[in-house]
Amino acid sequence: MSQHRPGGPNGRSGGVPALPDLPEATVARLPEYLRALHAIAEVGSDTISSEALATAAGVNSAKLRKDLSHLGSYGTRGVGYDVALLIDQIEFTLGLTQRRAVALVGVGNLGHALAGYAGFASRGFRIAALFDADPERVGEPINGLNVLHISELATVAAAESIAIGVIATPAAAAQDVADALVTAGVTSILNFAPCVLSVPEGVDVRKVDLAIELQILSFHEHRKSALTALPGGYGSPNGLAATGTEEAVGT
Amino acid sequence: MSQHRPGGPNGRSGGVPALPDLPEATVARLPEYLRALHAIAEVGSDTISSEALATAAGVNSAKLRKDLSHLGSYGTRGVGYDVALLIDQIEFTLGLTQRRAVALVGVGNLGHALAGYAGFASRGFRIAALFDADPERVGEPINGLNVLHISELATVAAAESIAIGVIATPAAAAQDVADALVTAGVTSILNFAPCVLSVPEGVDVRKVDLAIELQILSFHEHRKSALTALPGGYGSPNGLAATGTEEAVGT
DNA sequence: CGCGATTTGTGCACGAGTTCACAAGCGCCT
DNA sequence: AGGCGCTTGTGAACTCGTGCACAAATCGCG
Repeated sequence: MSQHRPGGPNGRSGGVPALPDLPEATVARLPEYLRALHAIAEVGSDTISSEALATAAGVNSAKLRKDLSHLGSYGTRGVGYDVALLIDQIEFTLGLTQRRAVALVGVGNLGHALAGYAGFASRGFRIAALFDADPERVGEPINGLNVLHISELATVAAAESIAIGVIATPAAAAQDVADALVTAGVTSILNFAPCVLSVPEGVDVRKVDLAIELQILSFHEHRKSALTALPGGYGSPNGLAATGTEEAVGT
Repeated sequence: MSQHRPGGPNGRSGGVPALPDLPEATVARLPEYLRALHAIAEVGSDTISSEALATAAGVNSAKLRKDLSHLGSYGTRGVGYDVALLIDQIEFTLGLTQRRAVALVGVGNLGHALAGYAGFASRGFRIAALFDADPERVGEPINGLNVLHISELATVAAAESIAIGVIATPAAAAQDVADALVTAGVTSILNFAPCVLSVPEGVDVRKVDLAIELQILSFHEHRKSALTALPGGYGSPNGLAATGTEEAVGT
């Protein structure tokens, strides 16, 4: 998706830690592997096979091995992967060796929940500041943090060196907030508002739309009932649901 | 991802409404198009070009046209798409002509917010029941609905004909809840718990992991700072950030 | 010390998804 | 009526991701 080999097929020469140019699909799965590894480490295993880790992460083992091979060779043939080493390696790759500060904008229904979500803290993030445009909400303490007015965003972001912002405002306000975040130096945005954001090049945006997820499920429901509800109906002649392999939709 | 052509390249014969066997990637984008269309309809336009709709939905126009072409030919060359017609068509495809009942399990931090999320209601869903395992919480009214104990899941799900379940419990409880949902007849699950669910064939699962989204952003942050912070550093020899094309991560 | 059991890392083929580029179709204007 | 400009729908090339299957590597044991 961005930075590129200048000339050759892989333009490194000195190559020390050597940013390995991971496929985006792999990057999206690394956090899942990391979570599975932490769970395994807690149980106490020192090493784990690709097969076992793959099951724990909900993928097949070939994919997992290929993903991990992009990070380098951290497994031992005949044995498996060293759990602790692999955790370190993935955390380094994801940039989780430092605890990253996050700004959360919009302390409404959803924002309130996000501010209290323990999963952020336990997985490498620190919610460093809460913002809202509503003066009524400014000053309100949430989870040990006072809500600030959005006008303070730039100053606070600089002081706390915040590079990641989360938008949990209504859709109508989201673009303005995004602009403010970018101005404040934020270069990664997680957007929960149901709308498309336009940001300058160099800023990454990921979108999570809760209703969309349900709508996708709805599609599959619709499809299922069309297939089963009509006994000798149209569609596929045989009543067998005929999957054979895995079910479950990918993320 | 599942049901399949028995023999021929496209095993229809009678083909009445003719389930068109959409690519999964297309399905995932349809809700976004739908949202954009509703916004456009509100402004008052009767028709819209693929170019304009694509911009509103954050994709390029070729992709949008190909996606829509899978539903059938609902555009007029030289003019564009009829907004109202297209809305109907996408809503039908997604199975949103009926308002779908959803069960929400886990009324903690996040579940509470989801129960009050207006976006569900406005986009075709009705939260029909709230469940929790904690007796303390049972009876608590949230948004006009009383929290029920999870043991009542089966009865209520049947009575309300609930086919979609949302899991917003801690990870430790999620698998048990999923099993209970499946037993209660639920065939689509939206999982907010950070863990892999195993479900029988025929049940769809989609996962939303808030921390994972941040971790993916963290990766890109890490990459960015490695490229810019080190002037003539290690890694790639030339300091040029060299993007050139689009930025912004896909969902 | 060598052999077999085990598991990683990867070359290759395949399939899904994306993008380009253009022919076909439609409305409008003259 | 005819031509022109605009926009859709789609064939074809291409990129990206996946999965199989196997060679290479390591450990343990006789």
